[in-house]
Formats: sequence, C-alpha cells, structure tokens
Amino acid sequence: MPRAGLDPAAVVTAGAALADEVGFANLTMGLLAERVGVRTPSLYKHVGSQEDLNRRIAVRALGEAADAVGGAVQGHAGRDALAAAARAFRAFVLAHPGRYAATIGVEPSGPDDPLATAGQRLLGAFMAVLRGYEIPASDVDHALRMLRSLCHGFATLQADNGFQWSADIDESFEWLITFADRGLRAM
Amino acid sequence: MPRAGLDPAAVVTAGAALADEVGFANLTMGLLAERVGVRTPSLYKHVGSQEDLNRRIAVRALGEAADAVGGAVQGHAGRDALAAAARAFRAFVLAHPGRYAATIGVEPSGPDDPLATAGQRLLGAFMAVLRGYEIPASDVDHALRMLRSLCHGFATLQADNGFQWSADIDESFEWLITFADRGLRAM
DNA sequence: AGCTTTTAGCTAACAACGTTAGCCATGTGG
DNA sequence: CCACATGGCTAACGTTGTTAGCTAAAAGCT
Repeated sequence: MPRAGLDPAAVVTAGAALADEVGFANLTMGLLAERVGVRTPSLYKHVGSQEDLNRRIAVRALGEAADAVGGAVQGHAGRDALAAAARAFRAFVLAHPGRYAATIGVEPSGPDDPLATAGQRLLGAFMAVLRGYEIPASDVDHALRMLRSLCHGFATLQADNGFQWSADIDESFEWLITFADRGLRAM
Repeated sequence: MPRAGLDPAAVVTAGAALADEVGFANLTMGLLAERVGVRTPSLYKHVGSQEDLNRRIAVRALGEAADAVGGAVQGHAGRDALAAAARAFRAFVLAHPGRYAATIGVEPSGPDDPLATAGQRLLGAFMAVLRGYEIPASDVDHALRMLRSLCHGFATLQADNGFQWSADIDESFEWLITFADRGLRAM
C-alpha cells in the first residue's frame, strides 16, 4: 500500500474545499476520505473527530477571511477602506460558503483557542477600517459590532438565498456600504 | 397501548420547543419521540422526514417572529417603531434560538411554499417600520435588506456567542438602533 | 547496511441515527 | 355491530461516525 502523504493541514485543506463544493451540511468523513484517496478511518490519524475537523476548517476560514479583509484595507482609509473591507468579506463568503458556514455556531474554548485568535485577527482587520473615522473611544466597540453584524448578516443571508425578491443584490450591498459610511462619518 | 393523540401540529410544537432546549443541531428524531412519549418510527405518521420536520419548524418560527415583530410595531412610528421591532426580533431569537436556527439555510421551493409566505410576513413587519421614515421608493428595498441583515447578523452572532470581548451587548444593540435610525432619517 | 521504532494506512466491527416495512390495536362511521 | 382507516408498535436496513487491532512503509540509530 503506497502512502498518501497526508498530514492534518492537507486534510483540513481538502475538507474546506469539499465543504465549499458540496455545502458544509453535506461534508462527511467518508466523502472527504474518498476525496483524499484514503479509507475513512485513516482520517482519524490526522484529526481527532469530525467536530475537530470542523473547528480546524473554521480556524482556516477565519484566518483566510482576516487575510482577505486585511489585505484589501491596506493603503486605503475612510470610505475607501470600508468599501474594500466589506467587498472583500462578502466576496470571501460567497466564494467559500462551506468553510465560512463552519465558523457559525462554533465557540472558542478559551482565549488561547486558535479559533479565538483567528477571530481576533478578523476583528482587527475591521478595526483598522474604523480607525479611518473619528469615533469616540466609547463607541468603537459598538461600531465594530455593528459592522460585523452588517457584513455577517448580509453575506450569510445571501449565501443561503435569503433574499428572495427582485432588487439587485450587488446594488443593495453598495447602498449598504454608503449607509454605513455616512453613519460613521456623522459621529 | 393507549394512543398519544398526536398530530402534525403537536409534533412540530414539541420539536420547536426541544430545539430551543438542546440546540437545533442536537435535535434528533429519537429525542423528539421520547419527548412526546412515542417510539421513533411513529413520528413518521405525522411528518414525512426529518427535513420535513425542520421545514415545518422553520415555518413556525418565521410566523412567530412575524407576529412578535408585527405586534411590537403596532401603534408606534419612526424611531419608536424601529426600536420596538428590533428589540422584539432579537428577543425572539434569543428566547428561541433552536427554532430560529431551523430557518437558516432552508430555501423555499416556490412562491406558494408556506416557508416563503411566512418569510414575507416577517419582511412585511419590517416594511411597516420603514413606512415611518421618508425613504425614496428606489431605496426601500435596499433599506429593508439593510435592516434584515443588521438584525439577523446581530441576533445570530449573539446566539452563537460570536461576541467575545467585554463591552455590554444590550448597550451595543441600543447603539445599533440609534445608528440605524439616524441613517434612515438622513435620507 | 541492518535493526528498531514510530506511524500511516488498512479491515473489521460497533453504536447511533434516519428510515421503511409490516403488524396490530384503537377508534370512528355506517 | 361491523368495516375500515389510522396511529401506534417491533423488526430490520443503510448510512455515518468512531474505535480496535493489524501491517507495511518510512524514519532514526548504531
């Protein structure tokens, strides 16, 4: 039997890709094993359980989202930064719906959990956007939560086909960016 | 063997309650059967499958949310209506996280799907809020999506413990209402 | 090189869950 | 009082997650 040369990182990579293809709810250990060319039980040499796999996919997704948003913000400020961040975030969720779905409903076990630090990095990217506005220190946390709720809500609703009726969705998103920008500048 | 006197509605009611208690992901046919005092296969006399049950729970949840939001808006306008709607929605999601979770990721099969009509009723309740503001007709759809994204995003993030750090969450939500109100009035 | 040790794959097997088939008792309508 | 539809049951199957135990490939040591 030739070895497949797997390691935890490769399994997580394949799992995240598969989740994007078939949907997070349909990600199964057997399907993933087939994808990486191995029998199902062999996966347990690299991840502890399906829940462990899910958490690792979530960490990967949050890290990638943080990179995407952080990179998009670079070199911009104010409205440009906000628009770049929001667009990058939504683009990431729509391009990788499966791995992003892995991040919802999973709670970090403590401050040292890689999940927590990855989440902090994503928040940091959005925080950089807020630094381009003049926001009282006491309002920064609230503004950050508002931004996260808006982006998360919009992107997940769209990813789940939650917007049924007719108006153009891209246009709505641009409108939403303008709305947030105006509100943040009026503080 | 005495009869349990079940019907589809009773099964859905028990399923929704159970989902709230144990979490939607942990809702299982066996657990629900035990709860209603019946063996697992008997449930299939009332619902077609677990997916069918999930859809019915989702319809129930959307209907209840629409009632809660619609009722809260009654007799208010402008900022009062917005605040009442947002608070009612968030309270519903936090009080019934399991059944609300059943609504995410489920797509209506067509315009006559009860799921679609229940969703429309919820949207109608939020639409009533917007009528208290002077919004150009071309912006109403965008504003509605913004409101839904904001409420959905905030409520689900909180329900999943997505807000990790310290600032008070109720305070953030009130801040968010004020933010949305100011933005909508500035149109 | 040769030997030992670790490890990544395998097969076999089990538990939990969703689901179907088929039986029987309960209740309802003529 | 009897037919019959129906809501419960037990038995059984397929799928999925998981563990145990074996074996061969790689890696390390002398």
